[in-house]
Amino acid sequence: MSRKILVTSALPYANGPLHLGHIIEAVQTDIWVRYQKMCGNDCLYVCAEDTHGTPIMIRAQQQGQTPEQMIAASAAEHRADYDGFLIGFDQFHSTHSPENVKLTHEMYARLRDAGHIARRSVRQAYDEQAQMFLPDRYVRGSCPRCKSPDQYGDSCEVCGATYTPAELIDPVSTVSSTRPVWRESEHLFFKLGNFEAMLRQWLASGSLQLAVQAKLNEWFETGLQDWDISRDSPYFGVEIPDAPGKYFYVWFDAPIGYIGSFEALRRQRDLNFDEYWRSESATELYHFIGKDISYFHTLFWPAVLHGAGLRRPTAVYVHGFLTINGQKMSKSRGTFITARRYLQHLPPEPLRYYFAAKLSDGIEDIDLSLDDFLARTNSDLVGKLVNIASRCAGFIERGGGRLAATLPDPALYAEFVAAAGTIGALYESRNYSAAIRDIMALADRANQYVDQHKPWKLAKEPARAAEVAGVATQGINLFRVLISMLAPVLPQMAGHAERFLGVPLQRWNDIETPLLDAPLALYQPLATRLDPAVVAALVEGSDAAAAPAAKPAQTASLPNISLADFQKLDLRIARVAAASTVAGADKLLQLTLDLGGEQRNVFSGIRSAYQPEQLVGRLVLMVANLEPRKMRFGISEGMVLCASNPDDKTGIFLLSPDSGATPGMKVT
RNA sequence: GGCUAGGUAGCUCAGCUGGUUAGAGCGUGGCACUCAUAAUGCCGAGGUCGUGGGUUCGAGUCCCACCCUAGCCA
Repeated sequence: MSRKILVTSALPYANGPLHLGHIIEAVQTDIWVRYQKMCGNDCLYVCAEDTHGTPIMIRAQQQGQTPEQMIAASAAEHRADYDGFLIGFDQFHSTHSPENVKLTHEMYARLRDAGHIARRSVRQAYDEQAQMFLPDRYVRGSCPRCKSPDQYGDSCEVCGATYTPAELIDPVSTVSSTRPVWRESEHLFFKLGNFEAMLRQWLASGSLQLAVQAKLNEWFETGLQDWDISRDSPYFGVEIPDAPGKYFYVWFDAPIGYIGSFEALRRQRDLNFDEYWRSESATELYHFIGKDISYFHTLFWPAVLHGAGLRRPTAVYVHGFLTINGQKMSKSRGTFITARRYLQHLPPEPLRYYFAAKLSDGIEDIDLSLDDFLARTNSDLVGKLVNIASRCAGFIERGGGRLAATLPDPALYAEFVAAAGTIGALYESRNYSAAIRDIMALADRANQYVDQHKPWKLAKEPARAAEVAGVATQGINLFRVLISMLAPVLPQMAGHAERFLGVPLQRWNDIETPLLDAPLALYQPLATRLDPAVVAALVEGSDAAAAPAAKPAQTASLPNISLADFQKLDLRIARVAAASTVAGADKLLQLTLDLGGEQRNVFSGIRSAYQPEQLVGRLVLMVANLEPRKMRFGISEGMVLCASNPDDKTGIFLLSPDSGATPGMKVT
């Protein structure tokens, strides 16, 4: 029976770029979701931009833009980065959305009506010049205990003392550099203590990892305190309906963003809200988060949901932090690697694989050791996994391009298929590292199998061609099982393997039937080795240092592509056999291109730069396998390559090969 | 400071409720092979399991203390 599941990753905050710490969480979640989908479960994955709060407001001011502009730009960047890492959200929304405002209002009203909201006055630092109340972090001064200067208003980084901004010696507002005054203001509180019994019971239901449970117990012992959920104007956020001039604290409406994102998806797909969110819902709900925000997700969030008459999470899955070469990510050390920076250097899948190889169901920190990353991905992915397909493909191709009709060693195949059961369970329980270990052990066995049967020796005896085909077919089938099991981790490579194998790899159970007596496409490399110099460049010089040199958006570079991606392009040299203007199209020229035996009709938008007669006879570069496109004037069967600036105003320049090239030559 | 997690071969990590010679991958040394992106296969070297005590017939595995690392303290 298919399960109904809703999954979330933590919402990225709109005041900075994504770094690899965000990515490891998204990858962990995405792998889990892809596995669920492969199993045929009805699994939805939602996320959203977290957009409210003082830091956003202040940063927007500093940048001379509105918060709305800033969060829109940030969301676009975040989405591009997630896309670059192949994160397959069903919905990526925003907490600054009508859905979220409405839900926040509704949930607040329910909590208030049920008696879970209290009001009382709070004394807080106030910046008279900026005319705003100051969060603790925006007041700095000397630590009251150890006297260290320039410490945050909540705790001292030198001696670790915690205190309130009022206790600081010589406090200063970081907004205006003036000395804050102390003002009273009425705040709204969520009475968390009302939910202690419920939370204890929820905790006992096994929804949390042991380490998180232990932490929660600690919090219970300290006592659950009321949670301040309001902030005074000016604040960028959701205004509180019955408290004019006051706004919900960002952490109140942020998790509601999970529901808001779902709500946006619900409208597109006509889903049933109650089925997912009503209090007795049987739908599974999982939140993947980092351990730093477990407090919000294991105490406040279940309590808020419950208090508002909605269901609680089935489980909250907490992971540890990412370190780089054993050290905390740090801008000064150059180990603060943004998602963008990574993608400018390397393809996403090796990192997805490496993260998978290290992730478990625990909350320990995960180290990205760059040397290990390089060795591991090159050896596992290229040396072992892809090698199986690569070494077997040639035998099939030389034997006619078709897989044999039977497997010589069905028992071995059955072992691989049987392993998919335990490996699936490891994905389900987020023990990806164990899953990867098992898969790679199988990859070793597949290579051993080929090695033992030595098809290259058999191939020397024409009479044994059937045996050769058998061994290669066995190898290809073992590879198919492996890449299918890795599809949640390596969706792109799985896609390429689908083309090679000629069958989809979308369902976990499809591998139960071996692939026999079927045509195999020409093998093309599924992965290439990483260059040590490129990997090392990830940390040489921080992003901060690189930023000033960055060019304007005009030449913003795209994420790296793999060699395999590039090789999908069929670039050819072509001779312009004929060229003419197109009636009714003042930008187009119609070209007849000679590919050395084959002629293609291509429409090209270069009329502003070239006269037809200039072109006849010259050589150009063309994309020969571009999907034919039907235009008003006919069908365009390719594209010629030109250089230009984005606006075309500085000219369009056709590319041509050095002399000696002839029509039909492949460009690589 | 309090709490939590972790400290196992050069590197990254497994080691379930304590039980014979502590495991894997990578790297490294040797051999073989040449189908495969110098890929693959076989053999080997490498560890006083953070330190010091203790419990036990027997402890990476339990207890205590200490050292180191990371995180949390709303």
